[in-house]
Amino acid sequence: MIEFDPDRTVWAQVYDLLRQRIESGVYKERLPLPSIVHLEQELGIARQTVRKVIAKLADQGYVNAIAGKGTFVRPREDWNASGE
Amino acid sequence: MIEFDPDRTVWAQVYDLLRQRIESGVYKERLPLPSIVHLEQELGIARQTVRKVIAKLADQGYVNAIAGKGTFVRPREDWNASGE
DNA sequence: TAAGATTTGTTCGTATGTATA
DNA sequence: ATATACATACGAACAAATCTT
Repeated sequence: MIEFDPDRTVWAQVYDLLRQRIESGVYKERLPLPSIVHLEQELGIARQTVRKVIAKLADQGYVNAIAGKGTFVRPREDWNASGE
Repeated sequence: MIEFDPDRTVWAQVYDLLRQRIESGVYKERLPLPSIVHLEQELGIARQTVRKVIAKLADQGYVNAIAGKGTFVRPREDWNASGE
């Protein structure tokens, strides 16, 4: 389980965590992230909060969610690291 | 169709219903339950809710789900009726 | 061998209600 | 009132195992 900073929102902290895992290669390009259910349990947070994070990661070009299949890490050139 | 008590969760009520059917012999030992799709339609509830109930029944030793075959009622001595 | 149907298993998507700050 | 967060529940698509034709 993870300890969250009570002074920041959970979703912002999870966003940073998952972005780091992508950028550092823990989650590899073109492969799926752990499922939403898995992340819920690993992080001890609600489904909607996980989805909020994934929506933002998708918006930033990090991942691509496909219904019924999974959420895949997009190739590095699609990432939009800075606020660009 | 079944009328659910709005003050209890659907899955808890369906769990009680199916457990009763098993314990009373409506669903017989070593034989398969109606399929998930059948239960969805009979009870008018979502697939995931049925699956949540079956997962709990399996956890309590009442049934054994086998992919591609069905969900079978386990012999009585395997049941874990009380909180034991 | 191949194709199709049935069944359980897994996944993302959406909506509602509740509680809290 | 708004944003955050959790729990429940429904919807839809995809996949794999099993069985039959």
